[in-house]
Amino acid sequence: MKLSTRARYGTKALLELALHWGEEPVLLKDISQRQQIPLPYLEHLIGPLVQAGIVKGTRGTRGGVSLLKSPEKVILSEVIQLLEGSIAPVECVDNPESCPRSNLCVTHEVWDEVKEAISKVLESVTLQDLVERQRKKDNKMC
Amino acid sequence: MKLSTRARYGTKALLELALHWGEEPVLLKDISQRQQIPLPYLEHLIGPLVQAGIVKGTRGTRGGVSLLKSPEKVILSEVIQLLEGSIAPVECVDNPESCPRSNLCVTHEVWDEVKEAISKVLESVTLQDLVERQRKKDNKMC
DNA sequence: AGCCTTGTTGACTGTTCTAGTCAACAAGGG
DNA sequence: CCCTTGTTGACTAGAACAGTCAACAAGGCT
Repeated sequence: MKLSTRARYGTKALLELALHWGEEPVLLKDISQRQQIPLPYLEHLIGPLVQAGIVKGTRGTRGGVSLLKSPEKVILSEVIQLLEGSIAPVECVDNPESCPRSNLCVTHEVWDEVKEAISKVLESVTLQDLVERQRKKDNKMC
Repeated sequence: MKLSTRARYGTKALLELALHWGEEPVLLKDISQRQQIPLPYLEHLIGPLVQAGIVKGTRGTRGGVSLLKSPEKVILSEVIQLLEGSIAPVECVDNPESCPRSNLCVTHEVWDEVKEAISKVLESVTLQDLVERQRKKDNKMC
């Protein structure tokens, strides 16, 4: 039941971008350093995010990566699903056909409830929420 | 975020035992067949359950495996944790020390909420609940 | 034009984890 | 004494994942 580092790194990277929303593009190198993500690994996480229209990359000098959608429009569940695949704890929650006994199987119901619980949390959090929490935390430390 | 087959097989096996609570021990072979679990694999799942005092094995002719605790006393979260390890979606939710930035890290909070949500579901379900759901389902089909 | 910077993409590798198997052993019944 | 059944440990095959390397594309600067 562990989240992959793809998902963790990905959210951290997006948070970093959200903190600079509206400003100049952020260098991958900087994200990599600030969030402790291996640069070549980070590069591969950006790809899917660009294709999903969440992020935009600009090349060349003064280039970098910036958020395309506004932070409050980026839901965490979307990000996770994008980087990690389905959120369902077992295969047959998504495709009941994959398990011929799924209609007889009671455990199935529980796994489905688990999925719903996870979804509910992740769907309630946007990048904007993370930014606000971050700012609040930073203030406390002053 | 997938549940391991250990956890899935384990719950199915325990459900099978709960259905025969108070009766003769159930053969591993039978569980294996009814729940589609490879016998030699199932054997390894029983070990931890015995040690945790949830299940008792009796050898020899007319032997088998039976539930030691009554079904309503066996909480699903306990089983999962036993077979799969911690339920936390990321390491640092359990040991914040493992991540030196955990006090700065906002994503941490979200993963913690996810964990809580999962726990809440799994802690609310006992083997007895599964048995009842199963019986209800079986009746509908008559 | 030519060079430098930065993102993009694909191929590749090492490691870890998981599912699953094989085989030896322990204990109880007939 | 043999047969049944659970118990345990060593082992293997395969997949998934994290991470690296290297070639390429595109835009800015002089």
